[in-house]
Amino acid sequence: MPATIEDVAKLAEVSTATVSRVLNNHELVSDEARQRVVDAIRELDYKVNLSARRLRTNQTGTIAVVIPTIADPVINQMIEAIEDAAIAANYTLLMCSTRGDTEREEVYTRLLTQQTMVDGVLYISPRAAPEAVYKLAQGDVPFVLCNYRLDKTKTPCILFDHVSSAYQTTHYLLSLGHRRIALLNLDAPYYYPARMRQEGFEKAFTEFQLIPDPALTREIHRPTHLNYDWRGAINAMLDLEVPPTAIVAFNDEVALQVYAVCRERGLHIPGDISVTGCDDILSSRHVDPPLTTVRIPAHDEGRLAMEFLLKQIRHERLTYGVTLLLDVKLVVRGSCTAPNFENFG
Amino acid sequence: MPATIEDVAKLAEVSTATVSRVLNNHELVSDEARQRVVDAIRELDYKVNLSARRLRTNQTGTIAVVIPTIADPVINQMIEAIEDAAIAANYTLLMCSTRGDTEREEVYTRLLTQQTMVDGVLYISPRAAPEAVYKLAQGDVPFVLCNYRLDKTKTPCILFDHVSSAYQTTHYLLSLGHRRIALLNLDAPYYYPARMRQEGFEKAFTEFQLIPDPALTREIHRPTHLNYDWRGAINAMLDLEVPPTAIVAFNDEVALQVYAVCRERGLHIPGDISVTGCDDILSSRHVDPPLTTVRIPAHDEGRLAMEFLLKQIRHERLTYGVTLLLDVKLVVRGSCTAPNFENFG
DNA sequence: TGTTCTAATGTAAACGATTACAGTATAACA
DNA sequence: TGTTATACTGTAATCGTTTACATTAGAACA
Repeated sequence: MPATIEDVAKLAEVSTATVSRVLNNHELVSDEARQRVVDAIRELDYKVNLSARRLRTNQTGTIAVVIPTIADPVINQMIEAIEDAAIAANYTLLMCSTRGDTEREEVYTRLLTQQTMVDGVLYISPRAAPEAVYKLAQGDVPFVLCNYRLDKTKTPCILFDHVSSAYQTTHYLLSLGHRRIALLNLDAPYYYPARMRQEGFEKAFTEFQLIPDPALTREIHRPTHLNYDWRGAINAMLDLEVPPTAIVAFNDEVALQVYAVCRERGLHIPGDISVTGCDDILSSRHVDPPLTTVRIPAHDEGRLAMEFLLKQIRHERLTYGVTLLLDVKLVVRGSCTAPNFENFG
Repeated sequence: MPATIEDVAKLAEVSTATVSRVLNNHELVSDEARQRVVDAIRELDYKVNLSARRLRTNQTGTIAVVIPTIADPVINQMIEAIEDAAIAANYTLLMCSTRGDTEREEVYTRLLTQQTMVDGVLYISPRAAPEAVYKLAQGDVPFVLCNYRLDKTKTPCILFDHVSSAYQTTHYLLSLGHRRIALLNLDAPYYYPARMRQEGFEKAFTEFQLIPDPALTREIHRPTHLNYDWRGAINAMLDLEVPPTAIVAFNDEVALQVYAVCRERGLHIPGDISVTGCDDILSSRHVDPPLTTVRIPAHDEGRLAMEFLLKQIRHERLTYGVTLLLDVKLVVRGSCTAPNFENFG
């Protein structure tokens, strides 16, 4: 049987109250008593029983992070920032990855709404908000939503400005002289950032007083857990009678798939076709040619999300009901150039 | 104030014991009473208070997963398997990523050894076992170690057989006729699987009654959190007076860096130089040429680690003190061919 | 009718901390 | 010397469950 606070109290010849005061760094303990307690703790190898403390204080020191998948560089970055912030604030992280599975979402929602499971929930969900999100947002556990917007509620939301990301890449390509620009997107109604990208894409065209060719916008529908058929979409695009001279890819990984398909078809980037990505993952710098992409502040998003959550937990309500849009920045590298009109119609 | 079991008991006109029995699916409750309790729970939106339950039962339903980093495909796969197993067994996951930071290791060790923080710890540590590992292994929290071996203790360990992985790739290259084969490895004394690879590499040479040229073995030393200078090592290798005709890369990501460097230098794979990887990550299939690599059962390792841990938690001591070596399998694709002696001396 | 058995339920004691409140000793001061 | 303030310490209630044990009611049986 491990030692309890009572054992420590006995050995140190003080009351449990004094031991507790030492444990929690309260002021009013004499140096002499404190020393005896510290010695007794070491002697008995006493460890506080967290369940008892939690029951008494009604706090868990734990925060849940709900993510769609762990195998994603942007989410990885966010989690790193979240963990840093958690450690700094003396919190611990409960990991819940749903992998787009409704059943798992339900399981986790049920768990997280139990009393004293966690002090707060950080939900990263670029997908259309599932039931689970609404349930949690309305529950009494502090809650912050990332990568999705929940209007008409007081739920704090943080998003990357993907209207801007698509706008910037598209605008850049239009400036280079491209007109037949393809957009490789995810299912917009289903996937929130995809909707934003669509909007940014169109906005850039509008600014040039142009209208994008609908045949050049391709959406991948309701994928199950990262198994998208991008290659099919890319090939279909290049098979068009008048193929695009540039492709705005959903993100860097998709852009790299464009690279692969182009290589197979003997197309040269950027000579034959220009490509842009999004996210600025590590390898986008090292591919040939280096990928022109958009840098998103994943680390900041994680940090800020945690900040929001902690404020809620501490009842500093200042930031409540906020939607925060994070700036993104075009990174020009070598995957785009002016269109070569000899190649294509 | 949220409802307690007592509120439910009152509303259902039964005792708290009966409510508890319903909550925990005990047999001896009449259908009639059960129904009243269920109704009362719904009526009051009652949620069990986990801290109280944990205090009483002395169980947390939580398992800690300690990892060096979250941004690694193999670890991602393992975690997915671990989470699946955890959900199936009604456990929840506490995430602790150390990122090779000793201070963080200490923080987490201190946290995890507190009473009723977690029911068990799953430690994934390919690095030389830090103090933290020993402390936890000897503590009284059930413990399983992955990717490292702890001899002379009863700690269950699970590892990929990287002696075999290096052996298989090297043997394959030797069979193709290569003799100047380079090994791009991590710091062996420091990084356990690197030691195993070294051994497998040499074993293959021995079998061919050959001795590897020490100039062709390159170790990257004590990296801080994934910031390895592989490109430097690769270039140094290719700058040798008599460069290698084949490279056994530490893993697929390193192999892909070899691809990049070779492309820059105008070297053709496999014509000018053969390359092998390890881990069989997703993109190794889609690069050009497809990478010859070794498939490791990351998913199985995660599942088994969890199995070991649960057995310990349930005091089924059968598997205690086991070291498990998981088989790996060479996957031949297009990145290797017989050496071209016209190119190199 | 009395006895025994069984199923269902209730009573109350834990589990191990925190903390409001009460108490005590000493110092300071008049 | 008595009063009061100060600094420390202790007592005991409390958090919300689970569960060993006691109790009750009814059925079965002699």
